[in-house]
This record gives sequence, C-alpha cells and structure tokens, in this order.
Amino acid sequence: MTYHKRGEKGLNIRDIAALSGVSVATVSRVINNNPSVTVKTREMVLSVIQQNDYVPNAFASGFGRNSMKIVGILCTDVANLYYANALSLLEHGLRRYGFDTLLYCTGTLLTDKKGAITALLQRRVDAIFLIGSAYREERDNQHIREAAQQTPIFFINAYIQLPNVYCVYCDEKEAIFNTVKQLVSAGIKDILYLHDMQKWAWAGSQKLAGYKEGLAACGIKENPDLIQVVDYGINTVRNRVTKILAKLDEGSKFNGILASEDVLAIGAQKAVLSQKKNMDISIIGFNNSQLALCCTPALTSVDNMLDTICPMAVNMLNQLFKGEKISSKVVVSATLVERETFRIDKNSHVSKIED
Amino acid sequence: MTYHKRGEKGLNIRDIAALSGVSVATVSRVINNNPSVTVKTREMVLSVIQQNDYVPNAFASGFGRNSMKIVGILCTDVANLYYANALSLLEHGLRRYGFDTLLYCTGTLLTDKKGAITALLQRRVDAIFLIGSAYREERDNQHIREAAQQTPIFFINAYIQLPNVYCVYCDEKEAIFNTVKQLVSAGIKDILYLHDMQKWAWAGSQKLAGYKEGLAACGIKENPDLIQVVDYGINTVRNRVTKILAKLDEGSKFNGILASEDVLAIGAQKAVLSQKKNMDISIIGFNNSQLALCCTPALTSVDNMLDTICPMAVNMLNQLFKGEKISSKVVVSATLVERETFRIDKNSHVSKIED
DNA sequence: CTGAAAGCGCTAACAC
DNA sequence: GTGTTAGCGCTTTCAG
Repeated sequence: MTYHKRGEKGLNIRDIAALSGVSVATVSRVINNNPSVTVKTREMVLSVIQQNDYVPNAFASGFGRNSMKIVGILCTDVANLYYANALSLLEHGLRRYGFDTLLYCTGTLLTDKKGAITALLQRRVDAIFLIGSAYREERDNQHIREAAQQTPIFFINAYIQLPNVYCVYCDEKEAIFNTVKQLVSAGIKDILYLHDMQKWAWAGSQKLAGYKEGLAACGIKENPDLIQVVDYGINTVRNRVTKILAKLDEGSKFNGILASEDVLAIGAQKAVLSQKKNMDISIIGFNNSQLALCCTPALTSVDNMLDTICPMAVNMLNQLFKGEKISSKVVVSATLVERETFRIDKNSHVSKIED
Repeated sequence: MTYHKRGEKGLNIRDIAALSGVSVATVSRVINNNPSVTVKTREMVLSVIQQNDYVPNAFASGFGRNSMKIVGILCTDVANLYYANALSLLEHGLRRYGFDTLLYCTGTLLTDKKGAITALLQRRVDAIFLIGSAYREERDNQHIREAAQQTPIFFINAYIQLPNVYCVYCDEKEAIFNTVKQLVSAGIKDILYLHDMQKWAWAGSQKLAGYKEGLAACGIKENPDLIQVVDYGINTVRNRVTKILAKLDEGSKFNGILASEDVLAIGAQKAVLSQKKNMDISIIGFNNSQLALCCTPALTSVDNMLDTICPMAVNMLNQLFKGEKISSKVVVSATLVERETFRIDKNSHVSKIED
C-alpha cells in the first residue's frame, strides 16, 4: 500500500486533463454530461478518454457528490426462491434508476442482521431494502429506528411503523382469510393448516390469524389438531402429514390442506400421493413459487404479489429522492392462482366469492 | 448539494478527534484496531464514538486504502435457482473474508453484460465473479480480457483462457458422458436428450458432446430424433415430449430421458405422467436443484457441485490477495444424486460403474 | 465556456 | 504512542 505515488492504478482525471490540455473541471464536466462544454472540447476530451482507457472512479465521484448510488438489500437467504424473486425484481428496478445493489444474505440471527445494517450504513448506501418480515424483531427494533435516521428503509412484505421507514406488503392475513372462505364455499370445511412459525414471526402469526378468522367467519369451529406447526422442509412435512393421515380415522379428518409456504404444501402433497387410497384432498400453497409448477398435480397457490410490490417500492424510493411525499405504508391484496390441486369453479357452484 | 459545509451528514473523523482531544490519526488507529494505541486512549476514543453514534465512512476509508473490499458478482438471472444458489454460496464465502457483494443481474444481452462489467470497474471492485457460461462469448471476449487487466475475474462454471482470469467449474461434459454410460449399463439404451441450446452456448455444447460421446463409448448409434432442442420452460417441454410420445410407435422410441436442466426434466416427467399407459421411463435432470425434490417421483439429477466450486473460488481469491499463486483453472467432477426416477442399483445388476 | 482551488472523510508516511 | 500532513480522485463553487 505504498502511498504518494500513482500510476499503477491507471490514469486519473488529472492525467486526462493534462493530456487534453484542459482543466480537471472540464474533464469532470465531460464525464458527467454537463452541457456547458463546447462540442469541440467535449469530443476532444472524450477521444483522449477513449484512447487511454480511462475509467473514472465511481467512489471518488460519489464521495464528492455525497451519494454512492448504491442501495443495500438484505434477505435471510437468496437460495430461497421467494427471496431470490424479490431480489431479482428489486435489482432490476433499482438499476433502471441508476442504483447498484449491495447484497447481504444475513440469515436469521439478530447479530448478523444488525451487522449488515451497520455495514450498509458505513457504506453510506442511499437506501436499505429489507425483504421479509424476518427483519421486524418482535421485541426491540431500535437498530432499525436508528438506521432509518441515516437512510430511508423499505420493508418488503412486512410492516413496522417507524420514522423514515416505508412498508409495502401484501395483506397475507386477508389472503389466508379469503382462501379459507373459498375452500369452505367449495365444500371443504375441514382444513389442515400447515405453517412454520419459528422464524418470520410476524408474517407467520398474521397468516395464522387469517386462518382462524376465516374459519370463524364461516361459522366453523377450529380444531386444534388441524393446526400444525412444522419445520420448513419437504420431507419433514411429508412425514408429519403421513402420520396424521395414518390416524385419520381415529379423530380429526380433513379434506383440504392450506400451507403457509409452497414447500410445505408440496411435502403434504407427497404424503397424500403416497397413500394407497385415492383421496380427494384439495391443497393450496403460498407464495406461488416456481415449485408450485413442478409438482404434479400442479399446486394452486396464493400469490403474494411480489411482482407488484417490488416495482412499487422502487418507485417510491425514486419519488422520495425527487422530494415527493410518499406513503409510509402501502398494502396490496393477494391473488389465488388456481392450478390442479384446487379450483374454485370445479369445486363449487359459486363462480365468484362474495365477501 | 451544498458544499463547504458539513454536519448535516453526521460527524466525521475530525470531529471525533476534536471531541476526544486526540488526532485523527489516533482515531483512525482505533477504528482499525491498530494495536499501537494505549488501552486508555482507545477506550476513551471508543466511548466518544459510541456516544456520538459516529459511523466511519467505508468509502472514504477504502478510498484512502485503495481497496473497497467489494467484489462484483454477475449472473444472468437470480430468480433462477441455479444462480441463486451460486450467489448464496459466493456471498457467504466472500463475507467471511470481509468482502461485500455488488450484484448485477445482467440478462443475456451482450451490451448489458458489458455495461455491468464497466460499472464494476468504475466501482473499483476487488474482483469480479461471473456465474455461468453465459459470460463467455462465442466470438469476442476482448472486454473480459481488458477488464481482467484491472481486476481479477473468476468464472464460475465456465472456462476461458485469459490472463488474470480464473475458472473453476464442473466438467459437465464428463458428467453427461458418465450418466449416459450409467443409463446404458442399466439397460436404458434409447435415451431422449433434452437441452436448451440458445443461450449459454458453451455449457450447452459441452453437455451435448458428452451425450454423443457417451453413446459412442457404449457403441450405440445416435438417433437424431432423440436429440431435442427445447425452449426453457416446464410447459413447452411438456408439450414437446407429449407430442413425441404420441408418435412413439411410428419411429423413434426411448426408455430414458436425460435433460440438461432440471426444469426440462420436470416438463418431460409431466408429459410421461399424463400418459394413460404406465410407462417405465427413467428420467435424469441436471443441476440437482430444489425443483428435483418437488416433483413426484423425485427426480434423479446430476449435481454440478456448486457447493464445492463456489467456496473453492472464494478461497482462490483469498490466496490471490495474499500473494500466493493460484491455478488459473480447476475442474471438479459431477456427482449423480439418485432419487426415484432412476437408480443405478435398482436398474442394473452392476453396483459400480466401471470406466 | 473554462480554470483554480477548496474540499469530501480517511489513511499512512514520517517526525517527535 | 501520538500528531502532522500530504495525498486518494473527483466535484463544485467562484472568478474570469
């Protein structure tokens, strides 16, 4: 790290200025497309830049300008299709507005989540996106509050009320609520509800509440045996459901399965498919991921609208930077994507579900 | 963008120095855990930092140090599980070495791929990772060569020979070759090969070559009808295979399917499953993605070893920075993950495949 | 339209 | 051990 010497790292703006016989200010103007430069001068400088393969240093530039044109995105795990999808949508949107994306896969440990936010603050990112409700801590969100004092924070699919944080999410409680009603309208009244609670507490409890209230709204008494907390994973769910199916006759029975995640639904489906007897059980997943397309019969799934949420959040960021006022909370409704494991029309004679 | 004034952006190192009654150098030392500072002074400064919520500017720091501790990662599409997986593995590895990850999802257009590389160069990233063979252009890789003059480039699962670029990949040709041999040993001699050629030309042709050579090695004459170029997508493949199955009797027949991607294999599986007659067709996918677990029967798939490739590449980067010599090319062998759609033991009486 | 010069926040010689 | 100070490469006022 020898100092006081340069050149090994390529040319800088000063070199280009010298080579073009203009000042650094002019070169800077050319680089930044500042109109107040003669066409002649501009082309001159440009050609010097070309010929010398000059690559302006974006950080020095952002450093001077006090904006790095970078936003940080946090998710617990990109290898999970849901986050990968959200990330993909956000990244594309942000790039269109000229922002680069700094990615942090934090896992679910609080210290790591905090660490990522601190690092992002040190990087002086222009904004932070938090994907999923894993970033809304149950107890103490002080670190979010503090971070938001430095830079705007966007929650994707989670809600929390804090200054300078903006939440855009899908109403998953309502989504489950409606889905339950649709199942019931189709004559499916005994619904096994599968969810993985341990993480993402907030979203999990929202969905569960939707299930319970949905049943209540239909005048159905909830059966505790039909609410199953499972570990995330196809096989664990498969085993669990297989066991439940085995003692079906003994007590609780069900003719529908609603899961808080496609993976769980698929695990359940495998359990059902492996039964000897040909059971007619409707299954509905959640997230409408690619996985829902891979299983056979293809999984009907609740779409939590990442396609609309993510671009929306990006737009909001842009408006914010333009100085416009933006809402601190926007919530969109989910959509049921019907595939082979449940169809509204096929299962009932009501073609529309009324509220 | 008012200049010549500060404070609105928070404190800087000079403020902390003043508040602690020491010099900026000392504060810098404290921040960077430089041991040559009295415990007393250190704690003093630290407490001042704490009390004032001072957040050092990582860019100014990297700027001085001439390393941003950032690496750029390019992939064509994070929403694709394969890339998401690779990204996840790389990101984790890099973070352990203190690097942040700048993500670019470039798509497959050359201009966008070039643009991303240029942007990364402007960001002065410490290295660039390119995931997948989509970044190895068929004709002209001049931009890669030039970029590599500025910063080391790592290809993940692709090979190209250029100064300062390092390739770590899985020998997919060999993988397909061996798989064909295993199928044949199991008595499956008529193998429908499904691949999507249009993009990732290099990887695609490698695999195809593996298929052809595999057949040749087994003394089987290749049947052009059994080599199908398809578009990526479950349903398009499903339709294609359904058509082929329909006219099975007319000409070509097959009792095995080998696909260059799990998604294709799953599409084919759906076609097979929907046949009336109970067909015994072995299916093997490629990538060993989560999708392979979702379908029923679960898909046997070739694992191209991202789990070993990615950490390995990260290690190499680290060695490179430590000044050690690293190999410009490391290639690992694939592994066949047996699931329900094909089992070596079940299908043949050879428990081991000999070369 | 162009140039001179003062920063941006931090690092690392070098001197004490 | 600690302080002084000259940069890092670029932006932006302010004069001209």
